Amino acid sequence: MTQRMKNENWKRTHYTMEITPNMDGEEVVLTGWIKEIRDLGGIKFLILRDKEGTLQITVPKDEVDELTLKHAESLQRQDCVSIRGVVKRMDKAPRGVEIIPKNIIILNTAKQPLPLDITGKTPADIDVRLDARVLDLTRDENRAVFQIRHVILEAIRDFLSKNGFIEIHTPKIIASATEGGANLFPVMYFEREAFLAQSPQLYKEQLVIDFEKVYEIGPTFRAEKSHTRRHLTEFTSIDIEAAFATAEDVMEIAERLIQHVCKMVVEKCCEDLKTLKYKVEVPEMPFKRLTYDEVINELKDAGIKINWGEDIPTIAYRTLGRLHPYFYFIIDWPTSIKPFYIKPRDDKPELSEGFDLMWHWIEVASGGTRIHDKDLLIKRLREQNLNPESFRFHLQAFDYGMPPHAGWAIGLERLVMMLTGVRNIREAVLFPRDRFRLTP
RNA sequence: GCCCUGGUAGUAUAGUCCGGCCUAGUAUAAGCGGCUGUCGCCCGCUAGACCCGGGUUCAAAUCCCGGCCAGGGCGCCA
Repeated sequence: MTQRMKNENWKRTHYTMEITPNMDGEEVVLTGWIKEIRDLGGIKFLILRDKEGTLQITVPKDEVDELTLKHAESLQRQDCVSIRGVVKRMDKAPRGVEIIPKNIIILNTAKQPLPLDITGKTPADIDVRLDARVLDLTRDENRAVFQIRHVILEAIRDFLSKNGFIEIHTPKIIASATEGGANLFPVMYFEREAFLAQSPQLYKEQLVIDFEKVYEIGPTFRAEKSHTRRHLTEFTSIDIEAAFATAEDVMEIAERLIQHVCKMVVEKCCEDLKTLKYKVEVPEMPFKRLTYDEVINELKDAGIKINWGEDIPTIAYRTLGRLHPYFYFIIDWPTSIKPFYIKPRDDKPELSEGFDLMWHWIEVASGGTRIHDKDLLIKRLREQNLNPESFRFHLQAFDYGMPPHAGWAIGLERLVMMLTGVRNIREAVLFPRDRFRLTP
């Protein structure tokens, strides 16, 4: 045996979940972390966790050698170990199988007491949990959220790719505001001031000239002082843009995508959903389409008065969410409350071809047909008190055959909330950034 | 930018309204000891806290003021 091999005698042969009762008698090496310890005196049970699951390590104290016993006795929660041992079929053990250790290598120890209870018997506050996020994520229900998030992203990429979209990445350091407004984070870019991108909007629109159908999944930054369970200052936006498409075309893509994502999560994340005690329903298509006018009338009947042309306040959305559970679109928004790039309707310019996709009372996506006529775009910029000169590079694209196009953006973390049942958006991000949190 | 609520051991809480019975209770985690089939194991023991500063009062965890920190909501948005 070479020195190198000797040093690697901790290397695993199996994951915990690969160990089955019919491997009785086989010698295996497992690596992971000590999740629980139950010492009954003459016998000690250790629960080993790895990325796949858990397995019981049973230490009958008069049957293991002195050194192994010494190591077993010193173990504490969250210690990192490699355990060589023999598989034993045992009906009384979880999953009918356990490991009798022959050798325990302590790869690293954990400082006690831990800053939060990893068993979940005494649940910690979100603030304490996020301060010790790595430890917090050792809990199955917290990791399950990110297993599902992974499947969501996989499903989105799969769906969009199969539908002819190409994944792009646009700059996150930008020279000026993409949509106006003051809610950008300034950064020093050498001797100049720059900003963190609040949206890939302008870039993705320009790129439809070259690629026709593009999508981006990437970080976006909003310097909004929101302090709610559904806002972050850094979140992941799923953006699409398609040439020769209208709002209705991209709404169909959105509902088909949502349905596909729900299906994949239901199919692939059965265990994780069980861990989270949450049920995902695959929505029926097509989703309801409510016009802005219908919405304000419904709200009027419910006792909430909204003047035509006003935006819909949160309280009204909560009421609307009760009237229309699950997914629905709101269409035909007044042009005046939509961003400058949203196309006004040809027949009624006071209405726009913008839409929002709602889930209960939460806005999940917004999008619409875009203006592809340069003069109209400049007119709309001026109407929203934006300076066309600041948009020079964007407007330039409209000189080179900008096709009619449409697109939308979905907030990934809100989608994760929907498909995991977590009630705080911070639970849907590994290391969330909000108005007050910049660490870890 | 505005509004509301809170801060008690490593964690989570009781006590705060109506100051004295708090020498601050409980659970869990931690340390020590015991227990051979646990699976939120069990039992005993030990140690551990009133966010900071000021004020009121005979007396403050409790009331008041300021600060810091945290949670939630509004507006805005995904």
